[in-house]
Amino acid sequence: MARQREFNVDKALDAAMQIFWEKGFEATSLSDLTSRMGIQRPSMYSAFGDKKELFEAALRKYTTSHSSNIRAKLQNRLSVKEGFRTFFEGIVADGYSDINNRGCFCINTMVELAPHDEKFEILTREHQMYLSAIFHEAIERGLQAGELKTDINAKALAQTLVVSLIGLTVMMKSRPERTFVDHSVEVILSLIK
Amino acid sequence: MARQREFNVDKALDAAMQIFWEKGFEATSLSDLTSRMGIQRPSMYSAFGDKKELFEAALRKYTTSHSSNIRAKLQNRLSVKEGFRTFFEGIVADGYSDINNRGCFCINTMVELAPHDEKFEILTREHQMYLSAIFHEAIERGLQAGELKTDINAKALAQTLVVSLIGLTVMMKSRPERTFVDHSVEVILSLIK
DNA sequence: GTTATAACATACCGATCGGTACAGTATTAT
DNA sequence: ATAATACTGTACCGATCGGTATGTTATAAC
Repeated sequence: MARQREFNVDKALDAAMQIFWEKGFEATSLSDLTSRMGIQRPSMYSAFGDKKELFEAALRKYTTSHSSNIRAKLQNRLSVKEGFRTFFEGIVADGYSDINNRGCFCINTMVELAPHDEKFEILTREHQMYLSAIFHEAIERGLQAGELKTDINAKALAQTLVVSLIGLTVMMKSRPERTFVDHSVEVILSLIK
Repeated sequence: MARQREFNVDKALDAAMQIFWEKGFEATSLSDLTSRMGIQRPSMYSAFGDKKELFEAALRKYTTSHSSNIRAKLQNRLSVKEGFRTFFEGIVADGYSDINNRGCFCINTMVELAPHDEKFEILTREHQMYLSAIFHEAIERGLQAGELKTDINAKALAQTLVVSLIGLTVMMKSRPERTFVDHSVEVILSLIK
């Protein structure tokens, strides 16, 4: 009954996600957004609401995709241990290769917005809980297959791995020497036995 | 030969540190700063330079104080293990009690500025290296006193504890359930044996 | 007391911020 | 064809941004 949208909403949201991920909420301006999304302001406002709503939509898109990526990475391995090793070593490799050093969008948001906005406190917490559940699941799989025989409670181990993942991801932002993070990864992985 | 300063530079810097710590670099305005520092803009500019130089001075003040606090906390204990336990449990307790949830100023800066400003990449990295050295020192003390007999390389263990500390501090920003972090702390501390 | 100097307070700068009013245009139901 | 509707582009809004010019005031050297 009216004119149809000329841009692809999902592609525009993806572009917004990229720039918010790279620069954070405050440092990203509406001009940054509209130029990268390839649309005008009124289009952005009508499709997504204000800047914060757009940010939230971008973060939700990120966490959804991030979760399923991690689940896939841990499931595609025959060995659970090997899955975790490849995953953690990938975090380090990505940290050195990404010029923009974006890290994890959710972790960035946890630091920038969670303390000042309850919505993002909840959203980021729930994502970490979800990652913990994915890790827990992988560990249980290893236990039932007889690959793992840890004396540590599986759930506690999963939670510790989430904490370690956060620490490693944030540490990469300062581009530490390789040995530092390589050693850390080895010690963290040694928990999984 | 000229008029003397009416404000205390160190107190003003401390006030700047508090607000940068709480709100970050971008979200803190010059009006926020001058009102909290109790001085006018030209005084701020003449004493500290521009906003970023003030931020850097505030961060340096923080890291210096932070390092010596941590060293003191780890040294004031008879047992090295107990020192680490008290320290990590304190991080959790502080995370729940601090209404503003400021976390660690250096970690916040690592996330917000290190990827876009080499000066802060270096500054934050060096602080983490320094913390690692403090941890390493404590571990060596435990080893030489016969309290610790870890099979893990002492330096690697220290580095892992820094990564864990970062992860825990950031995790607290999302105010997770107590069991989550309590379990994590237990597993982390179990590395120190 | 005079003069040089630097900190003080006010008031302002251009630029940019997030957000929107409005006019023009394309699409669909009638 | 016409009317209703919703998207597009331009141009603008007041507010605030980081930063500074300027005139006044206090101090120290002489």
